[in-house]
Amino acid sequence: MPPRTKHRRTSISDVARHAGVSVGTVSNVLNRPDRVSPDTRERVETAIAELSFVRNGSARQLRAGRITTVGAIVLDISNPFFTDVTRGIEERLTADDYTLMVASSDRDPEREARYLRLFEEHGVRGVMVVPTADSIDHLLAVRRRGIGVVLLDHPSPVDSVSSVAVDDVHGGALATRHLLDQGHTRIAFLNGAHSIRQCADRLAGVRQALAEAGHDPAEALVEVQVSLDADGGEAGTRALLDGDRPTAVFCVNDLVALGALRTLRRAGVSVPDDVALVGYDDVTFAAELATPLTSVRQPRHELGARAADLMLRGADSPAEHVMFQPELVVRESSVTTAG
Amino acid sequence: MPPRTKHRRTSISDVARHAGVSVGTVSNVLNRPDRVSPDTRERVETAIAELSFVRNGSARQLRAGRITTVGAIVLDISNPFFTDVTRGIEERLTADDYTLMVASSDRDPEREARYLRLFEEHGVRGVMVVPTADSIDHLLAVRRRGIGVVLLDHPSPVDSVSSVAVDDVHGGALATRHLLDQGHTRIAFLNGAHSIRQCADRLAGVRQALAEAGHDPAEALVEVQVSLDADGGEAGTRALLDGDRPTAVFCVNDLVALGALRTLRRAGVSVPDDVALVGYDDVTFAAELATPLTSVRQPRHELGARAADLMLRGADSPAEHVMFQPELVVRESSVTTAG
DNA sequence: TGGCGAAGTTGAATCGATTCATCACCGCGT
DNA sequence: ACGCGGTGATGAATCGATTCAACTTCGCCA
Repeated sequence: MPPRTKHRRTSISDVARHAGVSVGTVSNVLNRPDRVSPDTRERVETAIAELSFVRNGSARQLRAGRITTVGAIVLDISNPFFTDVTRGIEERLTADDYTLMVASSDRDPEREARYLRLFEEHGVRGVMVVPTADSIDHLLAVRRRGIGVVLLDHPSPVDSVSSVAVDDVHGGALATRHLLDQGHTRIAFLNGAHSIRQCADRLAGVRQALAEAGHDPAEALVEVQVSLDADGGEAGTRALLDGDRPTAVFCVNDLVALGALRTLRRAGVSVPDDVALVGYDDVTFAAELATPLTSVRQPRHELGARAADLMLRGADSPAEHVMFQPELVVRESSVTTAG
Repeated sequence: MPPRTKHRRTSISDVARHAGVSVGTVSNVLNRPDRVSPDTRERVETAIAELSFVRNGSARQLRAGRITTVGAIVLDISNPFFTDVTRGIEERLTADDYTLMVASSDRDPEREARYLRLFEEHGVRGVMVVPTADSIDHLLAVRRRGIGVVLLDHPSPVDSVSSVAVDDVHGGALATRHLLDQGHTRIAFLNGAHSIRQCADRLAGVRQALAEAGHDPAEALVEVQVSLDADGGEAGTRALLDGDRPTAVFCVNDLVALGALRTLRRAGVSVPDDVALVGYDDVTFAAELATPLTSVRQPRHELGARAADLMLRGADSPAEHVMFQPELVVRESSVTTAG
């Protein structure tokens, strides 16, 4: 065993020499086995095995151009919502023998750009991106260079780029209407930065529902900006408890709601009797929390699958814009028990 | 805008022509800007911008050999345990300007092999793998071809391969001892396939703790094989409820415990009064479940970070074997309240 | 004035797999 | 005996960035 030696990777011509054939033949064995006579093929195959040869993907791709890899850039890979979306993408992709590279932008446009460039340099067929910023100019540029682009969880601002999204305005409105129906008139919204489209849209939905019901958002709504994880939910909730306490809290996602629930319990505030709580995404554990969580459910898996589908369609077919509708799942956390 | 035309990617020589310099100079601007005079550099840079040139990574890598990408293959990317491990890896890696490609084997050796080949073809510097099977011969073969290998969440069977793991035997024993301390004498273990090392080891720990306490595993232990997600936990628990019901259930991970908890509640079985429940991994939501879950905590983040660290050390430094110790976090689900 | 070194620039060779025009060979029909 | 079609095999050209030996300029000092 030569453990440390810097040996050159064995190449196709090493195999050719070992098998006593030409490089062209080896390549044929690799790519079009039927065009090679059975015994030549076997000779080559044993040579490959003996030298434990592995194709150099870079050279392969440099010459052949084509490639069956696509990239996806999501906002936060540790959010179960995106994990499930990713699953959906992957399943659709493997059906066509494509492979997926996933990256998490962590909502940082710079990271998004960095991964975008990495993917492009590696010659991916296309990318599915949850954009971090309003502008998608950089994505249009990518597309102009011949790479497929599908917007993920984001409606397309331009006709020519396909997109798959869920109606977040509607989702925000659904949650708010539900809380209004329960008699709440002062609602807190633990939201993320408005530069994040999902956050801005859900807020718009909240406002819309309030207006419809004849409430003045300036009075009925307390918005608190938090980071989009459980810690953010904790911090935001602590801030609420200090001030003029609202009777209902709507969280922009279930991780935030998890943090909110934790903090409320510790503070001895009963959910839903003292404060009603609604989350967003309906992640796996939402139904099993200390107080089962009312949440807005999105078709995560389908979202990903559909995006992958549009990606694979190729640049020749016209762009499509898919918009899914979310649905409200009511559980204990928002419904005051008899009394 | 030429949307559909199959234009050749602009190459470094296009840039050279446009800027009126040689390809070598363009390459220098890209890789060693200090060796180029300021005004030449600027000419080239504007040419790059004007043509919106993006380096062809395949060609680059083919020639240069070096690359700053490493791969990771985990068992199940939708398990929060592995998401956090991945985070740890990524953070350590970006510190050194490396990038990560993650893949999920879904516990299928064939998928593992497929991604391994993909990574190798793409010329990664190394791979971090949670092996799906006992044998790591295929990984040794990869390493013999000059690619770094670090075993992730798996102690190395051979000295020459670095590994980072958590003591699962100890973890299983911790949970079991705790349940024995609580007075339970018939314990169910919702476990996965024994071919999965983590499952086998945790079972070994359970057995060891039982034996230490003078119990006969054949009597004190009921093992049920389930799939390693919430659905598995549901199915396994239903099976338990039908038969001779044990007084304690230990789940091989928190997702399984989630399913178990859900099923117990639906069946009107009180946790912890009728049945004590212990999970494994101590995921984010464990503390916030209907009944806060006792669980075995693993240093997920550090696990990943340390693995990445060993990976970056390079093949020249000697292999290392890191073994972390898990700790038990006791919550309501396993401690009978006064009475 | 001539020589020397430093700084910049050049362009051909190179990495390894694929492609394709070309060739060798064989069998068969006339 | 000759030609023809078909099957396999060949190997040079190619993809695009990097590398490096060679060359040009230019400043400076003896």
